[in-house]
Amino acid sequence: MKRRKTPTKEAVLEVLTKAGKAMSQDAIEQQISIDINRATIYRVLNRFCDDGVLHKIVAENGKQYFALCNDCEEQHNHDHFHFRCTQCETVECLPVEVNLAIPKGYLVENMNCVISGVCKTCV
Amino acid sequence: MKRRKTPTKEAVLEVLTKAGKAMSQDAIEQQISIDINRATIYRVLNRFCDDGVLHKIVAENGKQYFALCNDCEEQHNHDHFHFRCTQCETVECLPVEVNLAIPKGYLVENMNCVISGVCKTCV
DNA sequence: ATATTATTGCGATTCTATTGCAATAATAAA
DNA sequence: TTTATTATTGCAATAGAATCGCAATAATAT
Ligand SMILES: [Mn+2]
Ligand SMILES: [Mn+2]
Ligand SMILES: [Zn+2]
Ligand SMILES: [Zn+2]
Repeated sequence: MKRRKTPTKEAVLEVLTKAGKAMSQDAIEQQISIDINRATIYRVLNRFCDDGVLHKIVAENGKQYFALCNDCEEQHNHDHFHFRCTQCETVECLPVEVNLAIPKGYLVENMNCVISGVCKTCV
Repeated sequence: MKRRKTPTKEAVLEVLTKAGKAMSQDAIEQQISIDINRATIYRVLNRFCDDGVLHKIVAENGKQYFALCNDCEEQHNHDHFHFRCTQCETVECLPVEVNLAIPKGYLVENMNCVISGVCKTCV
């Protein structure tokens, strides 16, 4: 199934690029001028994740946030921490790698590390 | 509001102690012989979290898991990683501390670090 | 034994995210 | 350009997790 170029995809990507941080579906929808269905946005976001364009972060509030990938063409590689500000509700990718000594016998597939608190701006 | 000793609280704590790992509400409910309402279990779990008896982990599936605290009497202190097995759906506390260099100006309140993959048993 | 109020059960509700299906539109083929 | 193919979308329904309001219950103090 080849991907097609659509206004929705362009709009979503533009919003995320300009924001420079991770965003939730509803935050993205608010930033798009044209009306796009919620389900469509979710589908676009999930497709981007499948294609290595975006990556998904699940915060402690159980919500999903989406952010641009840096070097994830073939395989996702997100061994970095994220920060969620409880004041401005912002989620950002921190330039800090996650490196831990995983106990023997465990097979790692994914990482979801979110630190929460008050961000630099809100402090 | 002083806490009272109830069968529900005892049952929940017993299940979590015997399991020796983190559990979700529905998993806990299944392990309790007597019938306890879902909302009640959630309230008991959240109260335990408030009291520093349990701590809550939110996995990438958006679900909440609860595990016994080790040394969290006055203040929660959960700077350790967790592992969620995608095969047996188990969530466990890893004896591996999270230590990262947080960028200047950020105020850390909580950590939620979950590694997912296949656990030692399922590999 | 009685009073106080923390705890519980139940149903309703909130919130996030996904899914089925028909309609639409992007792209390829003629 | 016209036609065919099928990825994408809109809409409403659905799923799933967790919380909330309120009356009833029961643990603890008096
Ligand atoms: Mn990231
Ligand atoms: Mn833990
Ligand atoms: Zn902030
Ligand atoms: Zn396992």
